[in-house]
Amino acid sequence: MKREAPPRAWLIAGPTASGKSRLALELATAIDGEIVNADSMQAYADLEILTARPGPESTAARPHHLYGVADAREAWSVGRWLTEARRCLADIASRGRPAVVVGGTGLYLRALTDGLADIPSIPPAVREAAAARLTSLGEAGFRAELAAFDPEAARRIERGDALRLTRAMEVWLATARSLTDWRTDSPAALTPGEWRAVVVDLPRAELYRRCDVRLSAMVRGGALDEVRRLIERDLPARSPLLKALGVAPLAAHIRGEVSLDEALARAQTDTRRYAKRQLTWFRNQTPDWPRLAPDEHGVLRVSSLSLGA
RNA sequence: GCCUGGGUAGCUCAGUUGGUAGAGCAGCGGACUGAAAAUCCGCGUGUCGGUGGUUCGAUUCCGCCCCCAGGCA
Repeated sequence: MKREAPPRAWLIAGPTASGKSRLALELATAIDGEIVNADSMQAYADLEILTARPGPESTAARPHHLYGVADAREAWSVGRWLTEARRCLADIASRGRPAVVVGGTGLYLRALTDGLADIPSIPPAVREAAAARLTSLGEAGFRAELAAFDPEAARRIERGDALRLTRAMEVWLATARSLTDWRTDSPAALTPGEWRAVVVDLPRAELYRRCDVRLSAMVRGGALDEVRRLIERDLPARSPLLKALGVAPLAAHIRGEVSLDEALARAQTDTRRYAKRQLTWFRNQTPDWPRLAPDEHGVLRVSSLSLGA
């Protein structure tokens, strides 16, 4: 029987509150690995509680990378993350260790396995021009203009999706090359065979229950103060971190607009919806990644991963 | 016990002069290449409390029963 070489990287995916981080820690402990964050919000320094970043007990036990490294004023993105993650993977490999990449941001994990087009960052002025163009032309006109140089994108992007429409326009304006064309050239950071992935899979009712319980615990644990401090930073309205789950409802409560109970309920609902979107993503975008369900005690077992080697 | 109001989607409710019903919220499905915890698209999911009766046809009208809320005793 052929023995597979141990993977250079393990990828642990799954919806929020599914127990990924704990599993990652156990796996890293079992194989002497180092943990790399693949969660867009946990990359930021603020909101340690509300983004459920691994605490000191975890970070002391194994090396953790790319947690709390970004400032909310910077333009963090998949591209930025991929650059950092590549460096981390190289460093970890140079220490002769495997990496355990864990996070719920499917796009980040996919960038690692399938690659990401090497598009230069778009100057803010161009981005503003594209957004203004959409406003002045309206969606139909904008889409028609887009079709002239990127018919594929004009057809593919869903109605009302202003973000993707303007992105396609920005790329063209800034690079004179269509987004669709750029995408034909996206080298993967990991090659097949050197990584293994697993998607944590919980019964939906249980997952939602855990989302609710965790949100309550976050509020008890100081999430309100965290949000208060974040608001005091007076960040630009577009800052991605302001879109972190729970920020809007908790901020509304801080402003005295809704009760704490109401704010909590909204944050819980938002979180459940996010978990559902993640389920949809992993179900349809990574159908060939093995699923890992908890055992009869609700525990995710590292031993069921068949570590190979 | 009597009177009144109510029992319709998971929740709050609307409605049908008798032709098997629809809003909001919740929920479900889907898309996804530098904001992805983002952004966007699609979908009512129902013994109309139960049971008899009238009727071609009852969720709707009538009888009885059950349940809930308030009032009177």
